[in-house]
Amino acid sequence: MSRANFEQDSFDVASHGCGPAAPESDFEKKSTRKQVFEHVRGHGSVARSDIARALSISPGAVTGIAAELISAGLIHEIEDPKRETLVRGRPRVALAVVADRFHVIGIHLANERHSAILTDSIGTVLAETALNAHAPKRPFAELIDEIDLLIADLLKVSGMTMAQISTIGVGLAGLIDHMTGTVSWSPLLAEADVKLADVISDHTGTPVFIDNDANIVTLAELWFGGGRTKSNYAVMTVEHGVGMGLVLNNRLFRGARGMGLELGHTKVQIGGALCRCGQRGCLEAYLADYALIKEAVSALDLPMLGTEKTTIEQLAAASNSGDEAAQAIFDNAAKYLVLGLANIVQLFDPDLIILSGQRMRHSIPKDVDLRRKVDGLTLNTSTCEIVAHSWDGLVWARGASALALTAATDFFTRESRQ
Amino acid sequence: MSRANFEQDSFDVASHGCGPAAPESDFEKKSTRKQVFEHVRGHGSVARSDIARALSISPGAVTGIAAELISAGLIHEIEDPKRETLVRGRPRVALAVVADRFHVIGIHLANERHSAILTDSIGTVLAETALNAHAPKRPFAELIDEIDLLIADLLKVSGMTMAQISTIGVGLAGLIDHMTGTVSWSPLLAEADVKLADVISDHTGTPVFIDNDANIVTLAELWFGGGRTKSNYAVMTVEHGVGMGLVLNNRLFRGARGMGLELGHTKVQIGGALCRCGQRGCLEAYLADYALIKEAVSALDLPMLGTEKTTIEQLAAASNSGDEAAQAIFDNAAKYLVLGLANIVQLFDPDLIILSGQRMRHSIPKDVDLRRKVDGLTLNTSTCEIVAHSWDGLVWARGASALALTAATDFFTRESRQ
DNA sequence: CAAAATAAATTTACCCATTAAAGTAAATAT
DNA sequence: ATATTTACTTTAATGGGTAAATTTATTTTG
Repeated sequence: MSRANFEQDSFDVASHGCGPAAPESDFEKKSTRKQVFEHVRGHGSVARSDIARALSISPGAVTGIAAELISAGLIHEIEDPKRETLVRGRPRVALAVVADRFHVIGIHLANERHSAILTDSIGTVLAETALNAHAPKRPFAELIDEIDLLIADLLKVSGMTMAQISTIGVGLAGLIDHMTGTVSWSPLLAEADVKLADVISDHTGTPVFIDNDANIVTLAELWFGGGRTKSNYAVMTVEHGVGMGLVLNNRLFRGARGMGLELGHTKVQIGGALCRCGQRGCLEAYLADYALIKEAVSALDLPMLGTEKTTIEQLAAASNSGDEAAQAIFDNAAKYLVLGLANIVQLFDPDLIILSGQRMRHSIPKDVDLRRKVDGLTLNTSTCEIVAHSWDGLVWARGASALALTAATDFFTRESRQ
Repeated sequence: MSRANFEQDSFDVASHGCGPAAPESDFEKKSTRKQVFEHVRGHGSVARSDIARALSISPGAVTGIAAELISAGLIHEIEDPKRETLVRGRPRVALAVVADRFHVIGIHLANERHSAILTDSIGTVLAETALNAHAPKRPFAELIDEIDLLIADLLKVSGMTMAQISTIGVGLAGLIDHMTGTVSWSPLLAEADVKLADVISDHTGTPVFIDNDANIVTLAELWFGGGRTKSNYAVMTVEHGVGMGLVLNNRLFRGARGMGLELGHTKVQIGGALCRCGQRGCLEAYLADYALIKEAVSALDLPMLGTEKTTIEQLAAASNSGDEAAQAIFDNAAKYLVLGLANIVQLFDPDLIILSGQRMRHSIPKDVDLRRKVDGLTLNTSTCEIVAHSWDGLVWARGASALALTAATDFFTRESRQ
């Protein structure tokens, strides 16, 4: 333990310098070309003059870059739908991303049901599929077989070939290192430390990018949902487990070393309830579906027949029809939901928290009530909006496709330069 | 194969686009000039060729930029202390920051004792001073008087005038918005929402930058301490309250909107102990000095005579000499310390956590034990180093001076360009 | 000791993304 | 028809950089 007083620590500034010794890293200064492409994609259709204004670059530069992107087949001129004929001057020419320039696949692997979509360059879903999964833990070879089935179905429905797919995005629960494409641990996999991205990539011959399920929900919000217009927001997911995702400055934040944001396993009670991770007092152990079911099974004698999802629905139904035990279970979970939200506010101070998960549909307090309760547990002066968003089952695949689209965009906007 | 109600959420991608709608912001792409200056400062003395290699820019560029910085009086050539005469070739010419190019003042305002230092451009302390403070809450006009005394003393000792001071950095406890220079709330101030930076700046005629005490300790580590060589680390402070600071990518992270990282007020127990913030279950209420003293006063009949600091020292002495009640108090606090550390690891996944605070000197478990206990509460595969660092009382002023140095650097490296 | 080797720093010519400003195009208003 | 307005394009200039030749200062070698 470095127990030292200041004198010892105050090294010779003159010879060793002061201030951060490591450079602030290469913030991969995004090329203007990529900025233009992303602006067009982010707005559907925009005129060159708008791009120049929005990105603070000269109209001349936009002309040049647009020409490059057009010749690379990435964007094209379209009839401007927003055309106002009451305005004089040369009419604006809208630019839009070429929808079928490339295609990607997004896959979500889950305990009970996998899902996958195939989209074009602008995110239009061309095919979707799903596959019931039962094995709780399987060797990765089996998971590859399941992925094969999903991909084969998508290709069949869309009439495409694997060669036409530029990238694949995969989301799954567990401890995932997005940068290295490694699954350190997952409830789906029998093995630990599987280089899943490489494995799938070698198998399919297409670049593969993986991330955990909380991050892909967050990406889904960033690309297609309510997060598109917010710069800083958090997503809290309550499903089988409890997860969170964070967007800072319009960019997914993955923690310092890519393994952070494990909200579900932050401790909210010393020596508290036992979590499936083996530790005690995790937020998840009070809030996640599996925790509620555990309580329900013992308190209500609910038969554990159906899937987790249907059991939760049964419990919600019981609660709504006045069952006090069921209500108590949900009430308690709601307390911990508020606690989780409050901790997110205290630590990250986002503009917005998006609550995601099937359960958000029926069993949480009303929005306004939730906000009031969270305010009662935080001392922030800035206010944070809280909304619940219950997507359908495709969110996950949607988010995974965003992962793939990001990578494909990187590739093609680099590619198009000579 | 399910075609669910995705349609609801899937807006018309073709007309509204997909992907983040807001641009990823101007990552104030740091000018090469500033990068060079900061590299020189961060390394004490470096040759031009080293700068070129370190920053991946051409030697020619370094020559030009160095010439500009030299003519602006910011850096100069010095006799290279690292000169190896056994190497042939033209000898390297070391560059170093000109120590007396500008001067800054760093001030820490605290409950019991203010402190302040005056440093030169390379952070050498030219004068230090302190002032006992007693009023728990005072109107800001009184605080200005106290600041005046501190500054007057620094100027007298160093023989400088206010006109020679480029910037002033101020750190104090409370909810501080660094960007706007506003103190939303502070235990030192009677008023809320004081634009303290502006007030002091108007009063002194010098630009003033403020931040909360956890952030300035973190800056002290980044500029002068163990954080200099780490890119991602957290600092947890346990003093009167509990705070934390976070450095991501060699840069102080202040939360999405500048008010986050309130670790002390994250909830760790529903309906738990009452915190001074008025809410229940805050980490602080189990771990901070004031919380321990509250327990000590009722359990040990400790007379609450001296300062908080001396009371804690009495308690530690009692614990060390076998007093079971005192030991129980520290043991319980240690549990919550571990919990706080575990939650930091789960959420931020830093390389390193630096524990800061007087108490770290005597009353926490040994390092190795602490690490083991934190590991027992986290599921991360990556390991996070944990060290305790008990600076002397100047840390705070040191960190405040780093705040001032950052601002002065910004100013002068911009200034120097024609 | 002169010449060769080596390394640091500088100079030079060039590159390239971008801008400013002039020029062109296509519409509406008068 | 002509003026006006706005969108887009073209052009020359610029500024921040690079690559490579050159100069400088030193050590090693014959």
